[in-house]
Amino acid sequence: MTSAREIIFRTFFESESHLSVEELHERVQKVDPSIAYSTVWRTLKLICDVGLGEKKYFGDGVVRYDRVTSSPHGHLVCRECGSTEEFFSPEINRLLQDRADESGHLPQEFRVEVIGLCLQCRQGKSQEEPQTNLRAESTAVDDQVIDIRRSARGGLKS
Amino acid sequence: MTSAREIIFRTFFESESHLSVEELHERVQKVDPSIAYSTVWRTLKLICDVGLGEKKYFGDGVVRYDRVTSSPHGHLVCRECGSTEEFFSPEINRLLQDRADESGHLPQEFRVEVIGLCLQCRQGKSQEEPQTNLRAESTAVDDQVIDIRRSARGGLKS
DNA sequence: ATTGGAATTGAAAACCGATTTCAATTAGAG
DNA sequence: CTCTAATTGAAATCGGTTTTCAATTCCAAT
Ligand SMILES: [Mn+2]
Ligand SMILES: [Mn+2]
Ligand SMILES: [Zn+2]
Ligand SMILES: [Zn+2]
Repeated sequence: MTSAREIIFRTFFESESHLSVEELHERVQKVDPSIAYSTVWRTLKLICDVGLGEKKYFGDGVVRYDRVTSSPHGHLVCRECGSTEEFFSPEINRLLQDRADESGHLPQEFRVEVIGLCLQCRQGKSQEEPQTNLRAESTAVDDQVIDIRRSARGGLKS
Repeated sequence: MTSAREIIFRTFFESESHLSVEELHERVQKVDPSIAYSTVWRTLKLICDVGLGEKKYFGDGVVRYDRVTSSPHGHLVCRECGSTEEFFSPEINRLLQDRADESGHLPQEFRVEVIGLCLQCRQGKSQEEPQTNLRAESTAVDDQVIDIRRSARGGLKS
């Protein structure tokens, strides 16, 4: 146990969750500016290896680390501002467990994320950003090929 | 509509889902070896932009692409062999929608993954790979710090 | 308190998939 | 057929992640 680890542990467990390596490194440096990014990365790996942390991929290209301080939970993630809200649903956990059992799958981790816009970020962009119909029925493949040809004409915006 | 796109579209929509850019590129090259990786990547982006595909992050560091041919669904992912099994649960979708509403969150995408070991991969490594207790209650932070100090002594194996 | 080997660290380089750049090619409207 | 805009292949770039390695620190045994 070194002083660097002491600081990194404390900072990690006392911060809100879902920090990236860089974000945690920033906070750690406020306590001891000499601590390197790679040490933070390695310590985070250690924390995960011993089962006290878990990598999270929210899809913004950055790995985030969640404390494993509580029962499995889901996240409401905002595409716009990156904020995350945690929620707990034993109901969902039970359904997932049951479904895994059904296939003989041994679950080690649940990932439940709702990606979209938080309440704040919805204000101002209500009309042009219509909600995906998440309960939609399937579409035939051939229709899709036709669709995409039509859509493609609009061009690829970078 | 170019011949490259024609081939990439067909190959994508006729393949099983969850292919990475590289995997799709391999298959596309069997039809026309002159098609470049970057074109496959761009076409996949196009497919997502028009709403017929969706990026997936199963946690192995590679982006995969899922067809949006059906209602939102979850995945049983195997850490060992990388296989994925899809499952549909209107029940879970409804719970997620309700939870999002509760926070004023506008959902655009649901991600529901169960990461673990598939039936095949469980054979042979049953004892040493104990199931995480996914219904566990929370642990106090101070206990964890003690825990990790003890665990850390074992060393970081990498 | 000293010491010697093992573990850890900081800095920098390597890695690697994702994304962009750009000159050449191709599609397709007129 | 001609012209222009869109698309392409190849290569470069980007940015976060992971590894490397010499120097430093830890700590258990003297
Ligand atoms: Mn969380
Ligand atoms: Mn799928
Ligand atoms: Zn937001
Ligand atoms: Zn497997």
